[in-house]
Amino acid sequence: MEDLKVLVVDDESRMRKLVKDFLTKDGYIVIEASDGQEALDVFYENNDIALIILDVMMPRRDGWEVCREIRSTSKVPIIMLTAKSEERDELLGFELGVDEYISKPFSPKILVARVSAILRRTNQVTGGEIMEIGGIVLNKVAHSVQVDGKEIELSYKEFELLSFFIENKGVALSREKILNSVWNYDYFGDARTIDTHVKKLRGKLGAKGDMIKTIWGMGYKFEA
Amino acid sequence: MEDLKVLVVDDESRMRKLVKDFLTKDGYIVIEASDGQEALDVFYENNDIALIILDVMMPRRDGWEVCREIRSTSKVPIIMLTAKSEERDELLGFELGVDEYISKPFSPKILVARVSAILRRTNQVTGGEIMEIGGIVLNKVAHSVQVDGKEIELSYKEFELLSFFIENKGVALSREKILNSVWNYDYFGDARTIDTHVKKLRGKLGAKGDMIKTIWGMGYKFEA
DNA sequence: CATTCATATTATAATTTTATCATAATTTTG
DNA sequence: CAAAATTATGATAAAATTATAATATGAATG
Repeated sequence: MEDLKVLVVDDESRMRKLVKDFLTKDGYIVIEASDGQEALDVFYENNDIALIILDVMMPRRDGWEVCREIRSTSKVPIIMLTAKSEERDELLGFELGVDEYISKPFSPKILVARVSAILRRTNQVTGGEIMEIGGIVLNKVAHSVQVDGKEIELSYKEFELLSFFIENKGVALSREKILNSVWNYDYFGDARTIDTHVKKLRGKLGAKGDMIKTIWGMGYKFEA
Repeated sequence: MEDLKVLVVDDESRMRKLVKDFLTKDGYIVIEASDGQEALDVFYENNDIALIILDVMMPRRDGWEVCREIRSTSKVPIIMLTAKSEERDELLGFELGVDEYISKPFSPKILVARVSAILRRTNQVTGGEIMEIGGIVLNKVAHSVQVDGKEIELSYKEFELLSFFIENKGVALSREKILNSVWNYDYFGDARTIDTHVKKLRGKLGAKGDMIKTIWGMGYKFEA
């Protein structure tokens, strides 16, 4: 779970070494690439890169190109390094799905802090899986649920169901969809069983029970 | 579902207004607070703040304090605004769980871009199939409809009918066509039933109800 | 092996939606 | 303008769907 891999892409070996040293000290595993093409190759070879630090100016394929390419298949966090902080570039970056934007010269400490912050945020680090919405705190690892700070007891299925609802908050879910996700896809029982579970869940959630809305003729929806 | 609330906290009203204007233009709902204490109050009153923009220097309680306090109960994204980019501050910020760190003076465009980026990242945005026309926002994924920002309740058929109308805006639709699309093709009931649904739909749409025009001797047409 | 608990099933009650119909209002046409 | 055709409206009946409660099943536990 720890020992996350960070891919550092820069054509200057001095810069790669600098970043690598700091990240390694912080417990990350650093993989290097010296240009855009190599970056893509390395990224697709390893399927467990947790984050990419990408220099904009590079031979062969520049940072934007690499970013666009990767974004077409992956949501891996990307930090862009740029020489001068040009607003135009930065805006372009956000459109491309860059997560962070750091201009040179930067403090290595800041860089490491941002890397940690992003990984924490994207729940790649341990302990992560905690979801909160409207006073309901759901901890997937601990398999526990709190409502307004008070722990409530849910059965396995109830927990799964609530997780699914919260993960898909705001989305109208048909019974079929719910069955296929919360139950096994090969479950051929009665979809009415969902109703029963929803009822129990609503009951246990108390006043917050009506965050689970009924969508008539369609299914259910969880909403804050 | 859309219309995310952003809480802007700054003691300078000029700054709040600046940020508010830009965010509002981008479709966000902005709530203001002029100091740390007020920020906490507002945050706990509303349970659906999607993101907080926090100035560091403030009377009563400063940004760090507010951040720490909120982080003890919530994972809501926080963007910190600071006068000068001091590395020490920034590091402290990341430890406290700040998501983003922007130093003044900043470009409002960048600010908005970062807000969008964070919300996209934290999956607060729907992204899905949203249609908008003349103040009516129809979200197929959420199965919800808003009229001038206010949610209205539609039954299943009403929703289907409105979707069909909007998808075919500007097109004159015969009852037969409507029946075949919104109802099952094998429905052999009375076409007059459409009239009833149109009537109800118009009622629920309020003043915007007359976007559904009657085409005499032919059917209906939806028009902005 | 009995007990307990979670889950599934079933039946019934309650609710909501949808369709139908009669009548009123409106528009078109001659 | 009057008659005919069409649509709007409102009330009611029918149908569909969901909520609820009670019961059955089955797996886990001691």
